[in-house]
Amino acid sequence: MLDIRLIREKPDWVKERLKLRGEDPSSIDHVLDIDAERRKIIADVEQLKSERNSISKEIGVRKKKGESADDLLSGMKERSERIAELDHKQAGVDEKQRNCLLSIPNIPHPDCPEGSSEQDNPEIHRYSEKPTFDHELREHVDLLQEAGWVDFSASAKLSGSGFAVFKGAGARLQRALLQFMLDIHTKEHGYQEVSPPFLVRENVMQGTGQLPKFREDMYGFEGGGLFLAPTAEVPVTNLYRESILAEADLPIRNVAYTPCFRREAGSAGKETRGLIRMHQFDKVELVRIVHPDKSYQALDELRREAESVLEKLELHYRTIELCTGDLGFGAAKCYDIEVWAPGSDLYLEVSSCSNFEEFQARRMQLRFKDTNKKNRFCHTLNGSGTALPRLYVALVETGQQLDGSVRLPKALHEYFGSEVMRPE
RNA sequence: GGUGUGGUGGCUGAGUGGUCUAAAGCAACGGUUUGCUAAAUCGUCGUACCGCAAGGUACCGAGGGUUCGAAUCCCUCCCGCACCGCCA
Repeated sequence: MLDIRLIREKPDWVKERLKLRGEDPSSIDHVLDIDAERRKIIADVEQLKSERNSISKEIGVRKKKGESADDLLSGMKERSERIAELDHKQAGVDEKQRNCLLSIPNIPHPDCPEGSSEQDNPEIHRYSEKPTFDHELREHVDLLQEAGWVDFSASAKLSGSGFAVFKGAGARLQRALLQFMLDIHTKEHGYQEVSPPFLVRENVMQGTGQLPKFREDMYGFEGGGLFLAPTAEVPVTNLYRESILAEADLPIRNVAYTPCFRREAGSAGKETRGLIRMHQFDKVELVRIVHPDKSYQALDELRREAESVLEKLELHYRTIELCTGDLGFGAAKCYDIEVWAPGSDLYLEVSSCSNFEEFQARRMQLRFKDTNKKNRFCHTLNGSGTALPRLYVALVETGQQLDGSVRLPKALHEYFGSEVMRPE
């Protein structure tokens, strides 16, 4: 959420910056209209309240002395009714303004490359090279089904498309990867592991920016008012919502493994085959809550932490920086890490590392007390470290052998319990 | 799910319709003094919004209601705690 004072003071600059990400600037004019109306109401109602308070006080004083206060009572009822009316009106305008602000995206950081689509995202880093093979390559879907590691028809029977049933060594690899990644981040990168609820309240989804704008992408329960979190970012960042931290509490580093639930409506085709785009998938997520002066340094560290997972697994990847037009709703700056899947002939996004600056913190009222005892909003960041199914695809397609087995990188041998995955 | 009980500032905790502009204590911060691992003393000591400012307004779990006036009375809800029931 943007600061209404910033919009009030520099509306043209805000519109200019939002235009770079393809946002219609009329939303800014709209929120300014609401703001003007709101402030007019506040001025009026507070004047009336001030009068009411002082007259009431005088009535109290006179009654205590046993004097009559009838002259003061006249007109008071009317005044109170008028106050109630304006209070009601203000509540409506407040909500209107908040809803409007909640639907305006974050302002891109000045360093963000300008561009209108993913075509304009520059590559900023690349690790190793595409591996070469002396046999024909297969896509993970065929490979996994034939080996008996994943059963897509069973999952279709249970839940429809976009799900998977992992079996035998296929299930064990998944468990090994989760353990492997959590160990890296807790033991080498200093994160505290947390295991949060997967179902969260509506205001929690608002805090990190999924709601109100992306409701149709979420699974939710009308009755209970709870939503299935689409990423651990939601519960883990919101752990600190509505609090004022001490500056000494910063930075906070949390890592969580959770399943993630997304509707992913209307997508199909090569880029969604098999495990690539699912309604339910596992992910290890890194969340940082930091001092505003340190958030860009933290973003670089976070990106390197995510990249290190792929390097330990000996996988080729590239990292791109998102241009203004491709930036996520709440991000001020964002890097995507894409791992190479040779069988599918695709780079797959396995991590998106973002700095939200104050955007989420303002929505969830997450502040810290700085050295001058002033309450300031924290900066929040997150990135996957990493998403499981696509990593799984890259691993299996990279390690595939002619006989249908998969050779695993050294780092996984101990976690998986052997060097090679053999068909069931 | 049932019954009971409670929800007040960073913390403890008073406050039952009218200067509550929320007592007091603790903690914290600043000054003074004596001096040495501290004590005494004075002062400061919540958040947000509106306003150029002076200042004003709101907030005692949340939302409604009664009243000229609500931390205080009424209603609904949420949460904590204790016990009971059910259950992996």
